[in-house]
Amino acid sequence: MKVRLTRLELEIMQYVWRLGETAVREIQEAIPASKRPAYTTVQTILTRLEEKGAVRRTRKIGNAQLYEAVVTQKKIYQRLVDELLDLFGGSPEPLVSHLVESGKLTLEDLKHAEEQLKTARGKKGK
Amino acid sequence: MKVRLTRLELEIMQYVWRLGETAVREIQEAIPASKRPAYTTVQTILTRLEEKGAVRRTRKIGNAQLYEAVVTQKKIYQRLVDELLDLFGGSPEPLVSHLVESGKLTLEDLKHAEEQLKTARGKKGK
DNA sequence: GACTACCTTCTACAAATGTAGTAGCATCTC
DNA sequence: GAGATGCTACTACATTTGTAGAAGGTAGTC
Repeated sequence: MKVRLTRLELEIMQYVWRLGETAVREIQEAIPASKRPAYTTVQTILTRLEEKGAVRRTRKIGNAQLYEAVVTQKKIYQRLVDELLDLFGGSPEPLVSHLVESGKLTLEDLKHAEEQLKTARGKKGK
Repeated sequence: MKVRLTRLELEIMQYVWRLGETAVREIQEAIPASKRPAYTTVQTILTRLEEKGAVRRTRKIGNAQLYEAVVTQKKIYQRLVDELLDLFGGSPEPLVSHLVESGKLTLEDLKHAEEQLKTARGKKGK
């Protein structure tokens, strides 16, 4: 099931993932006041996320509806990375290169990745 | 100057970068038939790109207008990577981790990045 | 059981995006 | 210079996205 999320949807999903089973109000209040949208805005987005199959309703507490994530953060992130990768011609090299250039990738990060790669390779990839 | 490009705009920019000084027709024909939009669609996008300051008109050949990129691919890509990075909480670690998991990052890529990092560091960061 | 506070559902709407048709002008070709 | 060909400029329009108000239901509180 292909789930393409918009910026705002992604933003809301962050909270759903972080908060677990949660309600509109809870999400809305978790958003920093500076960028906090109206209650109904959050609700609209949640409804759209539900239509897209990204979240589902679980139960009701009082008259408040609770939601929880259906898609994993990992899956969504993977898709984002893949999309970006496509842009870069499918090769991760330019992507990594950009990371290095922006000074955000440290030697430690690389070492860590190397470890991970070796481990993963051990148990036969994908 | 902040240039935010949509998917289609980005797609078109790929061709502008690749083709250099180029015309609508040239871009349109360079797009694989399977996903080739109408001529006027490409034109509309180019106009929007011009409004956004991503491309500019250069000269005319016959009655055909030529365009060229104003923003560099590097700049745009950097922005994309930065945005993705923000999503990942600002740390590149999960991003790289995803790359490794998808099996797209090789040891060679890592070695290469390491080299680059060391070199870059030599001439003072940022 | 009447209020209050809070929720949901509906509806709305402007801006951005993808997509393209039409009309009319510029060129090229005889 | 008249017709064919191709390009631009303008206009159009359905969707998607961000944003939220209004109306009405539900539940805790005196």
